[in-house]
Amino acid sequence: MPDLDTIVNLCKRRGFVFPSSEIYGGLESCWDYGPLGAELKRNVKAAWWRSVVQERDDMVGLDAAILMNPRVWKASGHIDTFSDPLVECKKCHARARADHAPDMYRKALRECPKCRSTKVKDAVLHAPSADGAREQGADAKAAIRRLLAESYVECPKCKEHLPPRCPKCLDGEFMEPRQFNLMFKTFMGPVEEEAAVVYLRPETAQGILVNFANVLTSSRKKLPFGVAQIGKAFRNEVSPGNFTFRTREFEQMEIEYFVKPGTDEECHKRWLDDRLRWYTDLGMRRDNLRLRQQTADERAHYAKDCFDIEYQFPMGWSELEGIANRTDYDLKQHSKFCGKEQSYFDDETKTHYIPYVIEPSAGADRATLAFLIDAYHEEQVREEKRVVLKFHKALAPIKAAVLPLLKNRPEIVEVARDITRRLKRNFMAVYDDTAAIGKLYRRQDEIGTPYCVTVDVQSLEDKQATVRDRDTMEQVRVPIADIEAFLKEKLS
RNA sequence: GCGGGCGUAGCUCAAUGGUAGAGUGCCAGCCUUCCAAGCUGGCCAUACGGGUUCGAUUCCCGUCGCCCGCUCCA
Repeated sequence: MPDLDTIVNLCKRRGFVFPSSEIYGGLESCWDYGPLGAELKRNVKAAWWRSVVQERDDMVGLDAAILMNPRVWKASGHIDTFSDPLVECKKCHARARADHAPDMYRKALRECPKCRSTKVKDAVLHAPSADGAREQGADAKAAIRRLLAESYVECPKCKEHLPPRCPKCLDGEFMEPRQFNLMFKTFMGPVEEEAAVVYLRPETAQGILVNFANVLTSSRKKLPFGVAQIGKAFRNEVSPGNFTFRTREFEQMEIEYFVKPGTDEECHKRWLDDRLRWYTDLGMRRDNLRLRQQTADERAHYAKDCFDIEYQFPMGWSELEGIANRTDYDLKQHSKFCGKEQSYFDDETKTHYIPYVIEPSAGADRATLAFLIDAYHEEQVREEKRVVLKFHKALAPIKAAVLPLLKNRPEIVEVARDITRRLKRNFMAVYDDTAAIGKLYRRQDEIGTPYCVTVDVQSLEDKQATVRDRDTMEQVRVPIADIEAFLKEKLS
């Protein structure tokens, strides 16, 4: 596996990804897709759309606005709970989730600071209930403060009440907890009035959920059915990083799949299979993928069950896609907040009910990065290192390059340019004559072009050209008149 | 946001309180009959802003960005 720096260098050098606004020193966690990166990401998104919309009868697409009525985020819970209350140690400056800190302290404790008993692993944490903290908005902060003030670990031996301290140095007290709301705020209209505050959506999902009724009536779909959407989302992450893996502006590929309650668990399983297979069908190595069930405390409060599809990135196993069973939580919330029941009328049972929602939520940038890393290969060819991106044909930014073996022969150049023109009508193709043939091949290898077409002197006689395969480097002669059809066949 | 490290050409890396070098890449020309050939010429850099100094890429401060850790997620 290449290290991340190798990938970052290649991306910069060949025009896959550049640092955003680089001439001004860049902007933290923001990246621009260059000419090849734009093609690659487009292909990833197109493959996803094809798989989850075009080829299915039970799915339709949607493209909702990034800016939405702020009440959406009140209903979804994002305004109140999409935040991490953090505390920081006054001594060692370690930080921890405020609501996890007391228990982290209990687990980290080796001996009682009072009686020196080492049996503290049996210690019990006494804490006021924090259940209300997540749902009650403004009260959440007070609840956290109460949690930190009132909870204590009781030493099993001397019964001393130990107030929670820093789980890292086991000594420092905490600073005042701070709330980070992860939503980007902006202002609708030219005047920055509080009344005009709107948010950049932190997930595309709500755009689908609030359109449930619209899609239902206009598409005449029956349960079970789903809605797919690709779009930008924004989160003020505490710590972005690892190249395009965690950025504050990112693109999601999300599905909300509506099902009859009771059928949700089986449907959830089917989506796990379908989504995992999507990655492997596009050439991602199965060994670099795994499915991991989230533990109860990892899951969002509304989720009944959730799995992560993880990829083995250079920095470790990390999430590509989360597939959650969101139950009827969202549609119920919107029913409550908008005053209109977001329900479905079931013709068979003649009953109204609020559907359950299975949500496969993938990161377009993460998928693009994973496909790039997975495609990266270094090989030894004649004592030289060959760098080749073995992209699936559907993902390769450029499908074919046309190369004249000799550029000082106008007849050859003319034939090659003519082939290029014809290929461009069908897919991304390029012409290149700026180096010797060996270097031209290596260039195309490094950007993952599956086929090179080489025109030589003999081509003028026999009207054939050489088609060279990226992965095997094998060559076949193909009549020039057939090249368009030949490559279309190969690439389909 | 906190702690630590770092920032020299498109990329990889040298050097220096006093003219910033190499490899590679890229461009042009010559040459070249299939896997990073050769020759000639050319292009490109001390992240940004301020300070100290006769003089700063080097020393100091700030900003921005990157990397590692804490934390979090698509």
